[in-house]
Amino acid sequence: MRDPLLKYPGYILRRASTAAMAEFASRIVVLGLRTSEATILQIVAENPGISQSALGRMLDIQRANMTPIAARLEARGLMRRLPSDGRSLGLELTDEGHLLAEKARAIIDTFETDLTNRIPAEHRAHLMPALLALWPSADD
Amino acid sequence: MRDPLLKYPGYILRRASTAAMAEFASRIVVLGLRTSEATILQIVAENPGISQSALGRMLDIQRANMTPIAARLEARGLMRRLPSDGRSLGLELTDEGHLLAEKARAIIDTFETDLTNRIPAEHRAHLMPALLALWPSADD
DNA sequence: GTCGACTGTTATAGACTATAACATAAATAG
DNA sequence: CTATTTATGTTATAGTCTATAACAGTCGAC
Repeated sequence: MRDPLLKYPGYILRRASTAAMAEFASRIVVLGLRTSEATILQIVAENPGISQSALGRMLDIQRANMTPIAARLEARGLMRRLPSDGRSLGLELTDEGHLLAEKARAIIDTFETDLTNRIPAEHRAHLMPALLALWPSADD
Repeated sequence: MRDPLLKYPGYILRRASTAAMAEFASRIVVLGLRTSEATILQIVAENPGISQSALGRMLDIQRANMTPIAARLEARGLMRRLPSDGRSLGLELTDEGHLLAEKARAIIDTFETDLTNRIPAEHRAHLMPALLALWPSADD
């Protein structure tokens, strides 16, 4: 019962991430939110008026997959989609959306604190820069 | 266009992991393998006779989801499923399975090396122990 | 003003996960 | 030994997330 992949950082990254994501999903679901929805609420709260496309680019969610997510959040009364451009939709949270975003943020904060506390102190400061180096995001 | 979650390790973990997984998937697909299949070939190669259930427990794949995966690998002639127990199926690779597992291993090795090289040297040694602390696996 | 690029949408397919129910076999308790 | 509990593999099903193609409408560059 030996796992020959345990020495590989990419494999451990995948296993650790799926475990952490599952734990977070089980915490955020009490607000009736999925992980992606909770993330979107945070980003739209911080960037009112952002377009669906721009939001999708930030989160690596394609336009085609963004549509039903945004429509669902709007249908729940959490978000408005205002034509800004003729073709673009500017997103902004409703009052109810802001309220739920704050509750979600509290859950995120607690989760992230719990996560950080599990990391041995001597490694803690290294995790973020190491992961950022693996994530070819805004900087490419 | 600001991402208020960028300071959270759990969020970065998720983003980095999905990006890395997508890259790996695109590399391993040239062998006609999915990520989970490549992993299974490695584990069965190292643990001949392991049961489907035990394999699933190692990989956090449920019995019900293991069945079609194992059946597919068997149908491709990569793996045998031999009744060991009356209820259990012992897994082992065919010759062709071993060959493909070796090719997959080469891709894994290259991928993991590439990944490691992206991490700034001063953080490199810290990633693995930090991730292992986040992954409540065999040790719980 | 035309052409190419961008936005949002619909439809569809694939991969992965989660749950329940079932038949069978093994292990345990008494 | 028998009866109950546990384990294994299977089927069926649903939900989530992702990926691609095609379309209509709009914007920008030239």
